[in-house]
Amino acid sequence: MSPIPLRQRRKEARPQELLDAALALFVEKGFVATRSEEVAARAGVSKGTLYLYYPSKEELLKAVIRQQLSSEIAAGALEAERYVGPTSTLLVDSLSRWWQRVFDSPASGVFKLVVTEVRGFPEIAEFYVKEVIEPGERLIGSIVQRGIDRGEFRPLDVNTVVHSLVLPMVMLCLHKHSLAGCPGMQKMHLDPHRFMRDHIELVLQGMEARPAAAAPRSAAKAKATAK
Amino acid sequence: MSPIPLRQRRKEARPQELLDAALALFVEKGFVATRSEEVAARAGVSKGTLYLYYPSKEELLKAVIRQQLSSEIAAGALEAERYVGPTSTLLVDSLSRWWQRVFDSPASGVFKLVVTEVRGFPEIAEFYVKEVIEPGERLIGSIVQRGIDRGEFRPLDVNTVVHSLVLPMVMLCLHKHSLAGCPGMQKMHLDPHRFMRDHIELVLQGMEARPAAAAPRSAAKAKATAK
Amino acid sequence: MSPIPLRQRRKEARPQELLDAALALFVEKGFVATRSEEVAARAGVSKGTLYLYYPSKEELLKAVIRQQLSSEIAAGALEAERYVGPTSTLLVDSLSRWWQRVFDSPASGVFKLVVTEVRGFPEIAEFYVKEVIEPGERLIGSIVQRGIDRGEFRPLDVNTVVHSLVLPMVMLCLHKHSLAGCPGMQKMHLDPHRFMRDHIELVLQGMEARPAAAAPRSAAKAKATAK
Amino acid sequence: MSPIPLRQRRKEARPQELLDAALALFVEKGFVATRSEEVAARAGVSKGTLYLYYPSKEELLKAVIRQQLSSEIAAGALEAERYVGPTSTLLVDSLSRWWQRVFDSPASGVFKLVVTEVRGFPEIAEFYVKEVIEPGERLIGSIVQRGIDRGEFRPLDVNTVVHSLVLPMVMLCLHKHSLAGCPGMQKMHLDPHRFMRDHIELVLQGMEARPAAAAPRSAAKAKATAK
DNA sequence: AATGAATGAGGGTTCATTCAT
DNA sequence: AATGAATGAACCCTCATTCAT
Repeated sequence: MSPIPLRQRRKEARPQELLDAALALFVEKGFVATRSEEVAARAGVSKGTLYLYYPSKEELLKAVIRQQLSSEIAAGALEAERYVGPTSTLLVDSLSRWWQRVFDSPASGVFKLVVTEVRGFPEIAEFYVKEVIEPGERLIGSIVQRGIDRGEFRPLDVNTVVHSLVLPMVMLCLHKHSLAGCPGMQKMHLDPHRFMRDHIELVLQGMEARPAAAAPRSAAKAKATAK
Repeated sequence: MSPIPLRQRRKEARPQELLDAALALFVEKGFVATRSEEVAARAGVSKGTLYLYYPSKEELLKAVIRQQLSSEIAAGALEAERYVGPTSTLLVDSLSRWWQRVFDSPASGVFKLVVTEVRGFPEIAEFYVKEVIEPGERLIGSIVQRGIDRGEFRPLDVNTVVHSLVLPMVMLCLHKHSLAGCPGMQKMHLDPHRFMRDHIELVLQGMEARPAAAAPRSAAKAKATAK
Repeated sequence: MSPIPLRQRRKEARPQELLDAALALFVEKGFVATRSEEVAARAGVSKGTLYLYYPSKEELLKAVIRQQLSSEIAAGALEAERYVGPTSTLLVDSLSRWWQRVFDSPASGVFKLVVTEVRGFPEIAEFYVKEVIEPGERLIGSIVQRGIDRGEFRPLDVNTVVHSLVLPMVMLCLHKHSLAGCPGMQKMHLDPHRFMRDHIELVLQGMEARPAAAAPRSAAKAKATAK
Repeated sequence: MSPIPLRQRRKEARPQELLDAALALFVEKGFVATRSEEVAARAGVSKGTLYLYYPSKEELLKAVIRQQLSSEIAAGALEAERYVGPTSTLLVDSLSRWWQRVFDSPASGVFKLVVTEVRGFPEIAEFYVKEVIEPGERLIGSIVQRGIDRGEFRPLDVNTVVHSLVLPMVMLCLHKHSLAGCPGMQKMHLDPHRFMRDHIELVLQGMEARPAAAAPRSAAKAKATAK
């Protein structure tokens, strides 16, 4: 029935199996603390086999990050183009969809991996900035700009808004794989999906174009300026 | 004037010098990748001396985190008490002051340390939750609650607001010690202090009690519910 | 014309191709430092095939040495028999012909191989002594003896003369595959073939039967005895 | 009594102990086949200690060769200068003294080490040529030249003579550490010291200035030229 | 017969920790 | 108290050998 021999099929599946195993372990225990043999074992192969596919542990790390970023980011080319509804909806949709895909998947671990390991791999930093941060900022930024252009949002600094929206999301991914991953910490009283909805809405409220900016805002400004 | 001999003074300063050195190195290179001899060297002592003060590298890590948490980060026991002005000002003040103290100091590194290393030390996780997260949430939460009670803020979920405010701050600390710490990444176009001001103001706007701001919000909700 | 299919011919040539590849690599990089896969690759087959012909790397080494010793080096069963001319000519001829065959061929490498690897394989040592050293010494020794018997040479210790003649030849083979094989050492100012001619002639001069040559010899002897 | 603490004394002796152990093992088993732990064990220390003194096995090898060559060669700066006796005696003396020092000492092993390992370390080749071959050739060569200049020797090619004299000596060193080092090979019927005396004398005879070069020589020449 | 994917023992090197000085 | 030489467990990686295809 199957014309492809088993050996062959395994060989093609190996790289992905190894990447999956490596991602999980690197995120859980850290790159340095993970033994290459553990990665191999989790992928169901022996130590030596790992090195048939990746020439070193470092290259494996890079491959893990590259692959996750590529697959996630490629999927981020949203259909923001010819969308016609209100921008707030577009923003909520875009962020929600991305959040759905990322948070509950192993992909959320890459953020921890990057935060944890980039200092040792400047090339990863460059790659990450080029492949994730910049496209992501451009995408969300363009939506925000659209809202401003159409008079739906106040004329805010786009860069600020993008980060106000996105940083908590990233932070939640990190949290998931650090504190929330500790034994005895399950009770964490913050449902990520609910929080994201509420957070986005809160920021959207703050962006809304309105007749008059009232007291609280000037108070904040006064304070900041007084400095 | 000083009757205490230099040797004596050095001796008493040792633990702190070791903790400082350890914090810097653990944050920069990671706990596992830092050699205990490096820590000793940076503190100006020899390998052996380190073990006179801390029985193991792990204990040193715990001491580093404990000390930083106790001293800087949790030092938010603010004078929020008998304050009488507008809540937004109180909130801006509290967060700004904490931010000033933490971001530019080595204390900002502890966040990275915790994210990076807690998985291996559940006791640190517990300690961190009790000493930092809970007091911090209580403090900011109580201020937010005060705003709601006094009708200055909309009746929002306090927990959400606290996280919307705080998570980007923590994320910025992590960023400082990961991507932003990489060579060739200095141009990162986000001034942390300016961003924090703008971010807080943006969220405050979203919290503001106002007559009508129905449209965007219901749009978002409609979408979310439609799912 | 050739009724034997290519596959068949290749198959029969395999052992020789493998031995050639192994000899070259063992001589160049040493036995331990040569990977069996390299040998296979150089012979144009895969790793697995090598093991179809030789049960282990060690056996391959032994086969390499055995084959070379049998075929080239020990092929000195010269036609020294019914020769009638002057012994010096016979000696020069015999040594020159052997030198021609050995030095410029891969066979010269076996000397390096033996020097380098015998310690680990006493059986090879025994084989080498029986197949190469003893026949070689017997052959050259018998020629020298003939010269002495016929009054052409002084009555010298045959064993000494044989080694005086032969050791530099072997040493030059070793040199070819060690120092002279290094990059940037090509300029080595010693033409092996010219040296051999001159060397043999020099020694022959020393062997020549002559009326009186007392002075230098007795000086040397005196000194050595004085010790 | 001893003001130097034991630790200190050991520390200063270590490098030499390690070099001695390494020389012996590298010569006996080859560089690659020697485990660094074996070297350490033979020097009476643990694996880790070896790396306190030499950063890698390769550097250890280089140090071994460098040290042996330096110490032996430095001692070769003979008092050939204002010597007044017959050149043959000078030559016999120089070579004999060098031979005494080298053959029976571990230094003889360096020749095997160089032959065996240079291909992998071109820098060693360069070093060896500069520090051993060239000074050695210059030294022996200058003595031979003196003999020719003073009419004691025939006008021979100095380079040839030097190699005719020296190559068998080196080859004997190699032999000592290869074939002769094999179990069951003790009967080797060649006493190195006696052979050297006889060999030098034989060559000296061939170098001697004499009225007429007789038949054998022209026979050899005729043959060689006939080619 | 031939292949090359897979294995796992083995060896170089690092580094937390100890302890004689 | 302070030092730093010494240790040896641990880990990355290689490669001879096997065996399913």
